[in-house]
Amino acid sequence: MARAGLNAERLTRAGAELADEVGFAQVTVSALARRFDVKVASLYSHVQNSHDLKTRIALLALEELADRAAEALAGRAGKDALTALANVYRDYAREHPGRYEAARFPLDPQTAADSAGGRHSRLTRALLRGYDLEEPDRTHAVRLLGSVFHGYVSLELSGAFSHSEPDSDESWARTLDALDALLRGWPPAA
Amino acid sequence: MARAGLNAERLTRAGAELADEVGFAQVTVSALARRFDVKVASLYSHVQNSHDLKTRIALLALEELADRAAEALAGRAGKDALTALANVYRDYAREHPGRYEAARFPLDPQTAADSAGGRHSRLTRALLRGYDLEEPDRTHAVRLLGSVFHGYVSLELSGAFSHSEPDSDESWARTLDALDALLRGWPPAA
DNA sequence: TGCATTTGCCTAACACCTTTAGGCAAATCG
DNA sequence: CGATTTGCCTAAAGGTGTTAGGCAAATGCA
Repeated sequence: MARAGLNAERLTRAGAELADEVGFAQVTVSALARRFDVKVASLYSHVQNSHDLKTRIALLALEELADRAAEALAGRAGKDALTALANVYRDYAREHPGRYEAARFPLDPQTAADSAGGRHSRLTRALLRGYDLEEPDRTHAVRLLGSVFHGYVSLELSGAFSHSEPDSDESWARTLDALDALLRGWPPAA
Repeated sequence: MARAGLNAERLTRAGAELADEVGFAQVTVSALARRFDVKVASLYSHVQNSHDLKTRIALLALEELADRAAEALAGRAGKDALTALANVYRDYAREHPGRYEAARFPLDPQTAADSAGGRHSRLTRALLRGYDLEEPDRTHAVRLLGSVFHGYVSLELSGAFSHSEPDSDESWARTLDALDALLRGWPPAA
């Protein structure tokens, strides 16, 4: 019987594609086995279990996102950098909705520490070099930016902005204007 | 054989409690049947299927949230109102993490239209009465506020802010300061 | 090249979840 | 108080997750 040539990486990539097609929650060991025309049990030589598979997809998504973010920030500063980074998240979520969901998969502390998650916060922190913020305001701003990026993208993806005027693109542009203004004139504690 | 007195509402409430205990994704018809000490098939007289059950829990969460939001905004304006509304979402998510997840369950368009979702945007819009914004900026601001509230709360809930200084409470306070400042001096389009 | 070992996928089996069909007894109504 | 409705049950089928053990293809070594 010919071998299918499975391995953890191919399974992870196929799982990511499957996630983009049918949603991360619908990524299942069975569905993946069907995709490779292989029996379900065969996958268990390559991934420990369903949770392990999902973790691998999550890690893949986090790395792809961090790679894009790093590339987007290279050579940019100020609002230019802010826009570029923000669009990395938004575009990735629209191109790869399943992977974007996967990036939100809860990781156990050790796995999270070894993931590309740290790169994300370092990159956001780097973006703030273009603005005049000292600690701890810099950290507050990192958290605020992360919240807006994630919040906007995830609400938009769920369709929250798609059935009313004005167009979501416009709100996104004005949101970035607003964040830029906010970072340039970061208010003191009330 | 004594009857258990099941009905859709009791199942929905129990499902919401179960969600808070074990996570919305783990809410299952079987688990709910165990909780009522009843056979699984019995639940199918009261809810159509698993998806229907989850939808009902989602609608319950959306209503509870809207009720709290309405109460929080009554008699408040400006930053006072902003803080009150923001804390409604944050506190609800921390008290009822499973219900908060449920509120993000994707609803079909008709169900969404009939849900308390509309109240949420109307309430946020009402909050903006305390600031000087004309359309379409008011809508952009509604979307931005929704993004920050949801984004912050969901990142915090997933533990993103819990393993670093400063304390998340402090970032939350400064985030609200920042939003208030932003709304008071909303920048023109770049 | 030929044999031993490793590796990869398979069958079998069990557990749990979802859903439908049909039955009996409790509750309700005339 | 009998007829009807209602509520929970048993039974059964199909899907997913996971483990154990087997056979054959690939690989490594003499």
